[in-house]
Amino acid sequence: MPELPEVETVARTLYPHIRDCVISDMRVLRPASLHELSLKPESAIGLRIASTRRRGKLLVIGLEGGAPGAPDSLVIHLRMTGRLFTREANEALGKHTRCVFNLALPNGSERLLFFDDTRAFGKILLATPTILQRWSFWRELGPEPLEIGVDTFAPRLRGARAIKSALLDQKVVAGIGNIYADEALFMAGLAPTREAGSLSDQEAERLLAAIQHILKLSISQCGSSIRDYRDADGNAGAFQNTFQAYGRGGLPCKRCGALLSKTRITGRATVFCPNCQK
DNA sequence: AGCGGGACCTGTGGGC
DNA sequence: TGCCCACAGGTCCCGC
Repeated sequence: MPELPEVETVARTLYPHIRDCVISDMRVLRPASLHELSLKPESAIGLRIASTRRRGKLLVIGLEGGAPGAPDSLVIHLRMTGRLFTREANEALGKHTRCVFNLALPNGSERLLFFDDTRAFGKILLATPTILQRWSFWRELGPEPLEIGVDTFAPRLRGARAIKSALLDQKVVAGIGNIYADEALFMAGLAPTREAGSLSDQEAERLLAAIQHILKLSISQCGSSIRDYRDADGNAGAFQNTFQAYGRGGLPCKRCGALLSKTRITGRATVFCPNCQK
């Protein structure tokens, strides 16, 4: 489900609901949803939620007020179907609720923060900086695509693998998934099968510009909702209405009218225009 | 090195 | 209506 724009939207919409709340309880209903490197749920009790941010596809909730050794972040990977939202204190747990936090608001009232995840691929991690450094996925995460220039981007595109595979590799750049890889390659006019290392400087520049344009545009529309994704207020995104390539295999290209091709690259459904993308 | 395939899970939609 | 199959926004692991 959520790629960079969706996680960014969750971070933004969740913050007003949980800011300055103190965690009074944390229940993990599905043990496998807790990351293997995570500190125990009890270690979160008494900590205050100070911030929400995004790193790649990870949501990072900043925690303050702990003793030395206590977690200072709650890192959540929503994977395909994870959702975060708050509810009244008496709300019943859902069929797919994997973790729930009791939050004490600054005004003394109580609220629940739910982590629901139908497919249960998502993970939650109570971490210290030391723990994060031990997590290879975090340690090796590539740069933020909205914060780099072509001088950083171009050298990271190496080798004979398909450019689409490179974009999906979170070590190359963090936050791009199947939707935005297809959309950016379409906008840049580059075939997804092109060897990553074969792009000219000009093509790499075009691709980065397309990535940044598409990601910003999607963020401005609160992300894409195919099926499951909702922001913290329960709202769907709107960017799916703007798709040029993703999910449009066999339909006419919006630029040239040729029928879009559908194939698989690295196991992922891939749609592109054989006429516009070279 | 990188690819294909399978695993991890549950649900949905299409075809018959 | 019901069954079976394919497929889904992500990552990881294995064998080649």
